[in-house]
Amino acid sequence: MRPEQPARGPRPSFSRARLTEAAIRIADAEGLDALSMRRVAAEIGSGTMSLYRYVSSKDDLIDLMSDAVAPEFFPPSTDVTGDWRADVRALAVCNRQAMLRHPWLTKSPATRQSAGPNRVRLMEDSLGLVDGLGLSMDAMLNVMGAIAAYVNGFVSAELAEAEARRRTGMDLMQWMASQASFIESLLRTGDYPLFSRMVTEAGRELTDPDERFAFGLDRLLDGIAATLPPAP
Amino acid sequence: MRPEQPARGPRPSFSRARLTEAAIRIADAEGLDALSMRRVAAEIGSGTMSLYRYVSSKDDLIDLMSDAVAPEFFPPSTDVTGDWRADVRALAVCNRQAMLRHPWLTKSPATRQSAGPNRVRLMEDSLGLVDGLGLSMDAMLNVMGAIAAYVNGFVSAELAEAEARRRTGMDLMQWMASQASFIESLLRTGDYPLFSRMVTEAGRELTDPDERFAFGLDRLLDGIAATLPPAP
DNA sequence: TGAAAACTGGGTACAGCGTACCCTGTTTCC
DNA sequence: GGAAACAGGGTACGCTGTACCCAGTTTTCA
Repeated sequence: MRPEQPARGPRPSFSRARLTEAAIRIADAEGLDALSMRRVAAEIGSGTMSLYRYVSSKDDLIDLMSDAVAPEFFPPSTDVTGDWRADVRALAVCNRQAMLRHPWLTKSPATRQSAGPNRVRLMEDSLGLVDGLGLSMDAMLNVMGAIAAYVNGFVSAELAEAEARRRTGMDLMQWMASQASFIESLLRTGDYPLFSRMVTEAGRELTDPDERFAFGLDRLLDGIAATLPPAP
Repeated sequence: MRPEQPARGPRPSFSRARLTEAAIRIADAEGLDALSMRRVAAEIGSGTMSLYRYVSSKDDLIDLMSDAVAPEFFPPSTDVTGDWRADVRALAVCNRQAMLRHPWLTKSPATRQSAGPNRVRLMEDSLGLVDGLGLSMDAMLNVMGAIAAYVNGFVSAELAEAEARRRTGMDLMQWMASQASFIESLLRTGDYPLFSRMVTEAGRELTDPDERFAFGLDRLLDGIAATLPPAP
């Protein structure tokens, strides 16, 4: 499976890229659980084991998938203004949207971060947004790492809720209603005043995921901005 | 599998709690991939299918596991001072440590958040840390949600790196050295100045995970504190 | 005091998974 | 033309979750 272009022998019928594309299509539409080698083979019309001429393992395939979608994580150049805060914010928003488009990314087996060239490019461009602010490289990595951690954590929770909704066919409120007797028995004990308030009061404001995402992101940016060395 | 105490028939040989405990032990030590129903059955010395008298599915078991470790997520009462900022910070630190103790939590299949009684208790107590600050319930949920997102995202990245290190047997620097020829070919293009700086400069300061965690956490707390209504 | 009901543990079996291994056919080089 | 290097793909193995069934045990009721 090794070389991209074999020196001898028949021309390969497929390509790593085509295989990766098919795998992404399946994972996007049906989730990572539905992604199997047999399924990918069926999708591109090859034998199952033939895939191993192109990738060395399923994990390798997932690495390729991750790298393939990496370009979606950087906002279009028209959105990059040169103002670090606006740009980092746009990056975070763009990252969230890309992760929502490819929910399997949050559950993909942990591999080394900067696996492929696209990810290196993404890291380069992302770091570029906070370059020239008088930060050391470690400080820059800390800033971008904190942003990435928040975005990742938020989207993971968002996707977990979406998946639960899909699986049970109920949204949070419907699910709570179905658990009413259990919840009410808790409330009657009087030991859960805040949980009780949550059940009755939550959802009056800021229920839009976009706004909830923005809240934490802007607080984090506020905090980062306050520690930045003064602009020259 | 339904009732905890059967009305008729023989006394159950095990208990849901014992089963859950065994499963947690396996998952802590060998990861979620090593957790199979057959493995759990072998651990407690029962037949595989007997487990289904106690849990309705493997996902159900994982739900029980999550709920069982929930108490570890709240700091001991001696650490709760009444100062919201110190307390939320202690909660975040405690959450991180608990997640590091149980790495499978970050990959456990997405189920409804507040599944069991321990998780409800945790939510109640966590919300209690930001009660009385003049925040609406939705604002409180936003604050705690942002903190949880950051902690979750940070620990996920931390565990992913740890797992990659364990799998390849190399830490980040060793791995980079092994990829040296690829990396150097990138650097020679001159298109990756910041990535290049990262390779040469990173790690001079703040490489301690605890400090990196604290950096983002404190920035987030800074930002949140700034939006809080003035204390009475 | 049986008989029936409700439960227990556990074995068998099935569909699906990743992938090691092997065979056959095609292309290219010497 | 022979050999080497490759292509595609079939078979098979050990693993997974779990549906289903059966035999044994305890309790309840006539």
